[in-house]
Amino acid sequence: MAETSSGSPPVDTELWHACAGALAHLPQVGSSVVYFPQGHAEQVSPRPFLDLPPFPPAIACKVTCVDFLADPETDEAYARMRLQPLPHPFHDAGDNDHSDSPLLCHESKPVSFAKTLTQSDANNGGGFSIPRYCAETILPRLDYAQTPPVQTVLARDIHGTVWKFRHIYRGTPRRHLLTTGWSNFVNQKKLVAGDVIVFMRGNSGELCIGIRRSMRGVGHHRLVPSRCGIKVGADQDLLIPDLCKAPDLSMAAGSNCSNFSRHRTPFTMQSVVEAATAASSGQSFEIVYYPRASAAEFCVKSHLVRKSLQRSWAPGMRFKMAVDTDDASRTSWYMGTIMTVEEVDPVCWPMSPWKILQVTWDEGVLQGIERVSPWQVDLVSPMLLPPLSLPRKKLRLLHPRELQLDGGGHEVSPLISSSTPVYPHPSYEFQVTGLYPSMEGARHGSNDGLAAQDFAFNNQLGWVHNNLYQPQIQHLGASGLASSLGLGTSFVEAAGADNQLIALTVGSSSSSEPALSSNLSCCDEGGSSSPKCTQFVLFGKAIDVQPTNEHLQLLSHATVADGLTMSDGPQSEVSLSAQGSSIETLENAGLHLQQGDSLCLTYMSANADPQSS
Amino acid sequence: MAETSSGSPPVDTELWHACAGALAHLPQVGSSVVYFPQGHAEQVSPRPFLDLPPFPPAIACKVTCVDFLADPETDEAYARMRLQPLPHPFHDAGDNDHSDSPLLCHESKPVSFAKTLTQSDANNGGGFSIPRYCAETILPRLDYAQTPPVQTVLARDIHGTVWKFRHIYRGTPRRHLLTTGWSNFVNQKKLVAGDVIVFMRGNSGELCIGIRRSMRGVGHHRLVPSRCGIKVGADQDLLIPDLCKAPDLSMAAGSNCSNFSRHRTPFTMQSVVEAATAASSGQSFEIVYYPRASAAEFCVKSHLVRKSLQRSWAPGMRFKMAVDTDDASRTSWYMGTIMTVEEVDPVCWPMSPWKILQVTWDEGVLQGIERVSPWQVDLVSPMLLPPLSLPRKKLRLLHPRELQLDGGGHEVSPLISSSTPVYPHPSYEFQVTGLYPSMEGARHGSNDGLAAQDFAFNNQLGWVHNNLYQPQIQHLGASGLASSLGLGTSFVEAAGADNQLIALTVGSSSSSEPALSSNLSCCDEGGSSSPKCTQFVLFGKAIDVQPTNEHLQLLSHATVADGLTMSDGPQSEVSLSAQGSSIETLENAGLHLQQGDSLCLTYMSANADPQSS
DNA sequence: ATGTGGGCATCGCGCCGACAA
DNA sequence: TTGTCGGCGCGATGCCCACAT
Repeated sequence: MAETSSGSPPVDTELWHACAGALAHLPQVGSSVVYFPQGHAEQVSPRPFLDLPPFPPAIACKVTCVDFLADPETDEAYARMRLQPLPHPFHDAGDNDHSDSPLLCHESKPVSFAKTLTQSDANNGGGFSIPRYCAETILPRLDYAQTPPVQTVLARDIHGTVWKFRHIYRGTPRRHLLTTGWSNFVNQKKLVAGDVIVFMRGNSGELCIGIRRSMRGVGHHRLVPSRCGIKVGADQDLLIPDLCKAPDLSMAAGSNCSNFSRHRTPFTMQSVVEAATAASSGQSFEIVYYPRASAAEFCVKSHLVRKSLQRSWAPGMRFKMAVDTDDASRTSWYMGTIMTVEEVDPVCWPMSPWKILQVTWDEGVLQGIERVSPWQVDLVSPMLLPPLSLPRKKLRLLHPRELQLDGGGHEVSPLISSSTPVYPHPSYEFQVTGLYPSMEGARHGSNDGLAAQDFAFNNQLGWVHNNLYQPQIQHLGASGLASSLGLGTSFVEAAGADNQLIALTVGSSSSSEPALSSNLSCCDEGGSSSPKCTQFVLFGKAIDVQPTNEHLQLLSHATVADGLTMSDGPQSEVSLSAQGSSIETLENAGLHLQQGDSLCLTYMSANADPQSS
Repeated sequence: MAETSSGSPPVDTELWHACAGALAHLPQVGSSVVYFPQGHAEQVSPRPFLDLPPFPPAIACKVTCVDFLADPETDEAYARMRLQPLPHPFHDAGDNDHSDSPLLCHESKPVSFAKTLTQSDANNGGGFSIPRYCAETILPRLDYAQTPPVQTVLARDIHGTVWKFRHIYRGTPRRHLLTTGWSNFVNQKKLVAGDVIVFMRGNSGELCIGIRRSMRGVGHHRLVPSRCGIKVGADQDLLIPDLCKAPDLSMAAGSNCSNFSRHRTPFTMQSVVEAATAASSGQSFEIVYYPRASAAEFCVKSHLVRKSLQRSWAPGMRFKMAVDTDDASRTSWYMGTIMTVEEVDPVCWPMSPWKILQVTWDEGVLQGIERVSPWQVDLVSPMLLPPLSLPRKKLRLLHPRELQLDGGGHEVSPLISSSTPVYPHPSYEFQVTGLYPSMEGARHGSNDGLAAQDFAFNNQLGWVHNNLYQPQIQHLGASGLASSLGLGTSFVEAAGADNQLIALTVGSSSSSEPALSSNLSCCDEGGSSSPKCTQFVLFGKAIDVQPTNEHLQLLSHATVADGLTMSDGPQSEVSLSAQGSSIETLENAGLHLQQGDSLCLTYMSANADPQSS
């Protein structure tokens, strides 16, 4: 593995992935990707650059080299890729990277835990409070026979530097702490409250420690890192006498800043222009990508782009998008609605699919993200929104036409027919009647036909599972067709031959209810006792489900989608019941549902191999 | 004064000169200089670059812009110059910069003082011991009525940042100290013992503080600054476990280094190639020069280059060279002998005068410098060395031919006739007889005829001064002609109409004697008492001279030159006496001279205006 | 289970005079 | 005159528990 000309040496891949997060989908060497110069430029500055040469918006490339690197100053994980433009668009010869379907690429994914630093962790007394789960699963076994139980742990950071900490279990009540050595680590790494540290036990058994910097200041971009404000001169002893003119000082401070940023070589517009120039002329080039930066990936696996652009995109469509949570290494799914389909910058990047979807989110957490690219989201069928709530004059559609990727020339086939509003494709027109569209066009594999057939496509909240769990949930009132349309929305997806993913969706109409922004999670509390008690934690409240002859396993989180219709109607009491088991009412669980609310439960049932041993 | 594109803002010129040292001869804007790409490349790397395009070795330019700058990280003073190649070599039209003769350019040179940091200054207790002279001449007046006398002083560094120190006069015996604030300064500036700080009181009355970094590690070049070794990771808590492979660590360290150096933009071979390319094609270009770096100046005033190349240079010639002492802002003169006259790199830089003189030094202090350029040295007549100690087959001569500077084309006139050895010019052939060559060809102005006539050219140690001081010093043994040749060597130089510089030279044959490497300095102790007592400090021992009717003033330091002949003979006792005064013997002064030793005293006598008032 | 605050021991920075070179 | 050392006072660091969430 030859090291390229400049920069840091490659770093530990396991820790790199733990720091970059589960959503950093780096393509493998040899795979085909689509390079978006527009997204590359976004990484440098969110403002559009007016004096850019005309580049094609998307260029198909083959990945010839991927280096996993870490910023020597901030420890941030980033990647450097060398790309070779392909002569023919979507020439997927030799593209064997379809690693997005199952997670089989990493044979044994190392266990890791992330914690956001509190004020006490970062400031007070030099101690770090280790969450119990982290201490018990990742840190070395502690000998609890000692009084107090204490040990020295060694952790290797992403550069290979080893740090020593004292790990002690003390206090009333007992808790795990890092004491001696932690303060030094915080100072050296310049950690502040809000930064995230990642503990990981690698496959070699070695303890690793990584850092994810909090992105303080959304407006701040990479060219002006937040750490640039660190004073390099005197600290409290720096004086400014009266005779010292203000311009002198500002110039001195400015020089320090510019010097600091200048040394981040990859984040210059020049580097983007160089890469895009080489790409559009068919020459090999290198790009640098920071996965934790707010910028989106601008090198995307070709088949993902192609698949997403082969379908139609229209306002009103509902989708979900995976987002890394900051305080854990799990992934949350957020739901949203397409508002318009329109290019970001029709002048500089005409007919570009980059972030062509302007969206709103069911929750306010992702308010900073107003636009996404089609390949970032998964459609949730069917569409639900009444057309009246959409800005009618802005409606446009991305036709299901194959993306014409430019491999060398400068002509780009139009992805969008014109700049005037276009109405949706007939098969995805809005259903103002209350009937659901057929499953045609929904994302189904060949092995999930059973689940698809069993799904109840009615306007009731349906909880269906493979003919074993029958839908027995009342609908939340029946006051109107439009509001009822939102109820019972489900999606189904196969996770394998034996596993099926089932979803129950409840959309909340009251966005002011803070409890509704919590995640919905499922905890399998069962040990070996039978019947197993499976507990759904819904908005922070536990709801017990007692399946008699089924195993329930959590596959992923589901989030609450707030609907777009408001209702003044009375609160409804909803009771859920599963076959052979009773469930508390949502009202008793502290959930005050209103007309038009929708709830989404997602879990997976293992049909075969009950693991009853 | 427009600021150029990148880098720090211009800094205070007074402090810049104080930090750069007296030997940084920067040309003025509008003056003519000779640009040596070879020297420029040397600043980047001492190793020759084999794949360089062919450039002319010397290019005459006009200085269009000079910026005085300081490294924002290390505070090192450097200069950026913009040069415009001249169409005709040595077209000195408008060249009014002959500021090398008298020091008239700076009307009122601000007073400054430099001190090398001791261990106590840099490490212990956060205090700095201010030399009394510095405190009394440069620091603000201290009110000694207080108990203890204490004040707060503000000093501005080269970037304009102001630092606060507590200045106290205490201790037994009393001494000046900087206490509070000093430790912070040391830490922020990352000062270590051996670094030099410069105190200066500017013409505006403001106190300034500058830094000269010690060049630890002679082999270290600018690309690998000495400060690169600072650990960036953990300090004492950094552990390297056994399973950690050594290559990983070395790579990590290397990456830090390369990252550090990368951010010093001007020190790249690319910048040299760009400058030389522009220069040889007649286009304006910019260069950056660090005067305190070990690299020699590569932009030299044209008339200095021309003057030095108009004369012959041959092996065996004796010369002196000015060198800044590290612990004070004075200048020392070191003597040496030309060994060969040969290009540094005949392949890449044929017929280049750059560092064409291969030399040896009378003292070991300058051992790192093996080659110098002709314009760096002043010839000392006559030549003294026995030819047997010179490598005969390497003898070459630089003929007194005018330098043909290339102003645009690529043809360069030969500066050296051929690559085969050439024997010296007849007027500088070796005198194997013991007779001295005539003064013909020596550097004499029109106003120093008297001193030249009065000089005793015999093989005795002569201490002569304008017929008032007669040579009365015994020669150190008389065992042989060759060894005696080195004794009595003198040079004379006019410092003005009324002042004459007189030299007495004693060369030491034992280079292992540490005392002999000390400087020879002269301190005028006289206040208003008459007769005045002038004290020569010789190798750290004081020797008193009592001139009755003359004023003695120190002009410059002289250094001990060690001869090239060894002797086993007995130690000789030497007594010096001046007219009307007696002097201690050198033996009593602790100086153990051997046969072949030579001593060099240099002082100046003011003939007119005895200032007896 | 874990974040925050106060108590308090300890450490090291930094100011001091006493030497000595 | 000034470099270095040991003494020592004071303030910051950092370990601990109590309490709250």
